[in-house]
Amino acid sequence: MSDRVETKSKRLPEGAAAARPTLEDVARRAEVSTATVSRTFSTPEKVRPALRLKVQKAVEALGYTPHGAARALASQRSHTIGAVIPTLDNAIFATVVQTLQNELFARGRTLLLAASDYDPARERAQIESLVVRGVDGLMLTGEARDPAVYELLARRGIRYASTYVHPPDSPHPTIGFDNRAAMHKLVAYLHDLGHRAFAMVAGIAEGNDRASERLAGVREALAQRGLELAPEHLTEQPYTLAAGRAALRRLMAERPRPTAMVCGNDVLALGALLEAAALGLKVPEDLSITGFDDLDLAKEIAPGLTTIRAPLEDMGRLTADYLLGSSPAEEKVPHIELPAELVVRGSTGVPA
Amino acid sequence: MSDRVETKSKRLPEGAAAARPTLEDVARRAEVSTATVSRTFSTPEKVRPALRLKVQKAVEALGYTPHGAARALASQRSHTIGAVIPTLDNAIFATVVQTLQNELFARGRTLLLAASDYDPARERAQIESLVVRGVDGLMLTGEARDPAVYELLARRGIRYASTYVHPPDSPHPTIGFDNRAAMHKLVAYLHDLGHRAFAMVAGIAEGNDRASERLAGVREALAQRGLELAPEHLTEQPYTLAAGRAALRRLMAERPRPTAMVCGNDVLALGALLEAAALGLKVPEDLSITGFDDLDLAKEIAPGLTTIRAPLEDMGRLTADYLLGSSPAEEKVPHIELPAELVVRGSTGVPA
DNA sequence: GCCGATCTTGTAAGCGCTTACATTTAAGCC
DNA sequence: GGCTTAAATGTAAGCGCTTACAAGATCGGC
Repeated sequence: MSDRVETKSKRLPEGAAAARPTLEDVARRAEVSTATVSRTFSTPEKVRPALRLKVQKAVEALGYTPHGAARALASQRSHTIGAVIPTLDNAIFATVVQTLQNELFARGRTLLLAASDYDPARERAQIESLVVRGVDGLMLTGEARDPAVYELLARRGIRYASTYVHPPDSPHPTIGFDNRAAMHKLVAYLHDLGHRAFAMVAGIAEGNDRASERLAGVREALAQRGLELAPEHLTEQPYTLAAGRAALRRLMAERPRPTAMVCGNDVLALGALLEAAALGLKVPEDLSITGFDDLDLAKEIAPGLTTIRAPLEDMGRLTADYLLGSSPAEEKVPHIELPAELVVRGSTGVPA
Repeated sequence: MSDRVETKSKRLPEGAAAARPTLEDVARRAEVSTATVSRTFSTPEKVRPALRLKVQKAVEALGYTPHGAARALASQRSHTIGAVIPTLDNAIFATVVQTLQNELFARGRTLLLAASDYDPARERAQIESLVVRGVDGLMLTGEARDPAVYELLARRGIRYASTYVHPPDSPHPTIGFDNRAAMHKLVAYLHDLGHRAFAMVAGIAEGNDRASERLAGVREALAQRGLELAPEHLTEQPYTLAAGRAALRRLMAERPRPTAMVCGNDVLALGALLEAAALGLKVPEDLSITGFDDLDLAKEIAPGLTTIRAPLEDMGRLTADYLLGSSPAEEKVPHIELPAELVVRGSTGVPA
């Protein structure tokens, strides 16, 4: 009683992966042309309600789902956006990517996500892979990368945005905040409190312009005040709790001790805070500690962590807007600066 | 001097998005057929070295990159694997996804990642979207979901695996650990220490079989020992620090007070630990607290958090292996159980 | 040096969809 | 009602690649 519904090259009565129905099957069943079925999906308002209904019925009866690759090939658009971030294991990327994804999803796009683990070579390979997959747009983290990558993107006409940064005069579209200025502000605040002996635990700068900008911000602010970072008071560390702990321990062995420890991000700062507690050091009396990112934990831990907060959701949203935007040809390259605000909590105070 | 290299429909001398080169352009330039070029990519050993070289030169000269959608359409394989996880904002998913991605990448596959934010409807929509995109395989989190989803997957012949769980006799392929048994073990350990008054802060169980299994494990272990969870000692909370804090505060207002607080995951437990410190409660003397997941912080915080650790990297690796595996037709549905071990630290002890 | 087996390469038919263009149908207007 | 004009469908040509299959080249073995 259902033997002649399908007209194509199938006979498998039931089981064994019955060939998936195609647009043509739907068209045949609904007694319309494939063009009409296609339009029912992409521009329903151009199809009379009566036909539209027939098509929808056929779609359901057959359990039809479109074939993304075929669609992408024919329309030359994949409805897919790529994003490459350094790591999944950090809430500040999670927040942005989650927002981005929600925005994309709401507009029928799919997110292809890759994590480079802070490795420039891997990042490049992943970008290339995403390009081959035909992403319509690409969210990048930071701006520092091989020019060849940007050439590829230009050649293929793929729209992209560098996020988490706001470099002064970049030729690339950027949506982010000024890491250097934020750190500058933080150091100014510490200086105002009376701190003169600074130490910094920076992130690994190679291929990470956020990390290097943050360090530059510290240096800049200190220089303006006639101070500088002693070599023994500067260290580059991966963003881990353990590195933060170790850095604090090492620093506390120095004489004279710094009174303020500026960390490249909250994870390092949290590690430092934990180690300080373990060592019986009083924060902020003995040492002020600062972070960057304002993770959830920053406000929950005792003492609360003084840090920098950027509007991550906005960044995700604006990136989605830009990447999906229609902007005719030669629109200006955007450089959207988002505010990064100083959040003062208990981990900083007047030096003893 | 470079005017007649291209033979197709292009003339734009330089700028303006010169149409990207196709396989055919490469073939023409290398003076071979498109088939040969295609083979040079997919089965180089079938092409004589001399030709292979010519092709490679042409590829470079033209800056050719393959067109993923066309390839997927012609070959009926997308070389793409999808993964749907509840949230990006949790290291336990980050670890698995990162491992999975590395494995896939090494084998030329791309990962499409979606986060459902613990919303079953959204999860379903995302799975469907990934299916439309033509993923060759799918990593799912947990097993609880609308049967229609599994039907779709079966109809389309897409291989999938439910991870983070190990249900007794599931019809689905699973790669994970036994949440219930792990919690059971934890409670047994607490009982052995002398605890009799238990409280639990579970995760939100709806659509989350990991959370409900963990709760079931607690109940099961208690029942075996003639105990049970008083209704006022059980609460379901989202996985946030704030919820953990609030739960502890509420619990400590109860009389009699529980002596052991079992949390659905480490985030809740960390929140509880923080609040205990804020309240001046001594852990573990006044209260033992346990988590689940063994986040980095669990061993760094003071006191260290007693928790459960699962081999996440293995899970990612095995999932990649399975999803990419060749398994001829009716191979047995795998049910891989990974060990989840109890990690005892300072947050648990003999009750006062 | 000839013949069949074995390798290489080329030819060309799709993969499932979108969309310009042609054609048909409905809608207005006097 | 007969005309023009606009709206709704259908026709069919690709999108860029893979891959049966056919054809040509190569190589031993005798």
